[in-house]
Amino acid sequence: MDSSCLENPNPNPSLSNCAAFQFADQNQLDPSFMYLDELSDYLMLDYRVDDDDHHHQDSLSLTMVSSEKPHTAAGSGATSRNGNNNMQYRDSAAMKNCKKEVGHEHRVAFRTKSELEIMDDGFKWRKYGKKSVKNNPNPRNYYKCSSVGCDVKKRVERDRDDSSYVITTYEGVHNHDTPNSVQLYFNSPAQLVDVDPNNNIWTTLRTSSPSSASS
DNA sequence: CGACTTTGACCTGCGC
DNA sequence: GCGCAGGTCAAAGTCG
Repeated sequence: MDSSCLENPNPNPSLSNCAAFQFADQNQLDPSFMYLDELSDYLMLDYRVDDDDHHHQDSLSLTMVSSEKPHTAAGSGATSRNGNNNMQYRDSAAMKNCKKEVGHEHRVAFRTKSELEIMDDGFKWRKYGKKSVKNNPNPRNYYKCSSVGCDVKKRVERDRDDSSYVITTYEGVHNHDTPNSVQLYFNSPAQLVDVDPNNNIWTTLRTSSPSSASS
């Protein structure tokens, strides 16, 4: 990812201490991010913010999940972190839905630590459903892009085991302009990590600091 | 009054 | 075939 991504133009104060995720059409994707997107049927992005006496120690991890082995791959990335298999369950459901609908649609999931469930990603969303899911006391919310003719959907739910984390799943690609380009913006040091789909090995793709964030 | 949220009902797929 | 779980619909309610 280009270091120019590492500043946060998103004015949403709710994201001032973490990250702003902004999507637009694929043509505006940062090359490295496009690479990851092309590789994956299902992406799990884990962004953490540890604010300790104003010393931000942020990290971002991105795991790729192959649709061929959704349970194995999906379970390993999150399981190692939480010590359980809740991700396995979630990805299983996601893959089921993916196969049902179009078979190979863009799907990206973010796991963010935030008190707010709704993040300003540059698009306007309309809530169309809320559902309690099995093994999760927290309900799952369903959103559609409010733009006419755009069929992008978004699911938002809190992590079953750690409600301080919010899992946001985007489904589809916006077919309209957005105020901001498709990039991940950070206002603090971030780390993008990729996962080997075969070996489930997390490898660092880039580590950047705000001082290097210039266009 | 229009846009948005809420929420119960309904539909569909999957496992047994 | 049946039951369960997830996803969506749509009417009613809420808010600016």
